[in-house]
Amino acid sequence: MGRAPCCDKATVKRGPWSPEEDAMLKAYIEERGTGNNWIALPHKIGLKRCGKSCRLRWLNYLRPNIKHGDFTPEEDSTICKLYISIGSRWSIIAAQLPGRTDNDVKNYWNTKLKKRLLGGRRKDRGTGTQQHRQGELDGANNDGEQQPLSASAMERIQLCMQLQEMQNPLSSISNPLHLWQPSSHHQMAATAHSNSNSSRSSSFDVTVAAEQGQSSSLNDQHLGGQQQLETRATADGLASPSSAGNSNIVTIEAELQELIYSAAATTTVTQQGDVDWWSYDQGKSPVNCWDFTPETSSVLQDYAAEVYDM
DNA sequence: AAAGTCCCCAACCGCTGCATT
DNA sequence: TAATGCAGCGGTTGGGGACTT
Repeated sequence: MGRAPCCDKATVKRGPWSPEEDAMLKAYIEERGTGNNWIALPHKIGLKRCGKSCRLRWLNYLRPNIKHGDFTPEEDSTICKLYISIGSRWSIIAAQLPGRTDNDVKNYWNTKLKKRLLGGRRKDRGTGTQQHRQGELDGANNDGEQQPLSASAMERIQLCMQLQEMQNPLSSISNPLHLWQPSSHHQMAATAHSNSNSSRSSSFDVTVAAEQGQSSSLNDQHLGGQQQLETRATADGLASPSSAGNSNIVTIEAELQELIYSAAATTTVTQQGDVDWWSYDQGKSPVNCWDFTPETSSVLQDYAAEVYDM
């Protein structure tokens, strides 16, 4: 039996909210709260709206202390760094930006920030068709031996390079990102803890480890150790090495993922709630997500040079 | 001034995880 | 344990304003 729809789509109103509807919803919630039941809320208020729509309207627009308008450079920096670290987990990213909603952050990233940072497009290198080239990049075969690099993973790799370049004072001169300085507030727990051992670090330490930590709390029974790490990394679009590949890109991917796995295996991040999102298990190696070791940096540089015009 | 195109963002859609029964 | 219902999340869409031709 399928799930019953949350509302009757034939009778609920859709589309933009009127000022009157906003006022009714705002007044009711401010006086009585949501009652932890969004589905029932519109009926109580007398709104012909779906409960989900009410919830979205309240959270993204009517809720107190919502910040509208331009994002600050500090907010830009935070979004960028967190996107590299954890990907498109907009609710977590937004939680680090007081007054911003996940929808806001998502829209801002997709429409402005991403274009500003990743504005350059991969060019057709002229050897073969673009489709062929894309197929090579994606590991496009049907034997299941190699997973494609997701758009998110590619973006994050490129952003890593941007930040790495930013960290290098010599190269940052020509980089418009040089105005971004790491913000002490937004370096999360990563910079609050110094590296406690000699494990390698890369942005992906936090990426994979964060995902491992979060999924650990949810799925400890299902997967464990390296198997889980590999599952998470592959699901995120980070390719497993292909035994059949001969191209440089495959070699670089293999090197990159080896770095990712070796670092992730020694690092854990756990999610502990709104105030302290990130804390590290004792005995593990916290890392700064933009603190690359020379070998990591070298591999990333090679990779980016291969894939992008960098 | 009109038509076409681009861009932004509010809102919707569908999925997932959790709580409850 | 399975079924159900809900909140929450990320991806996507489409209306409309801004910009270009």
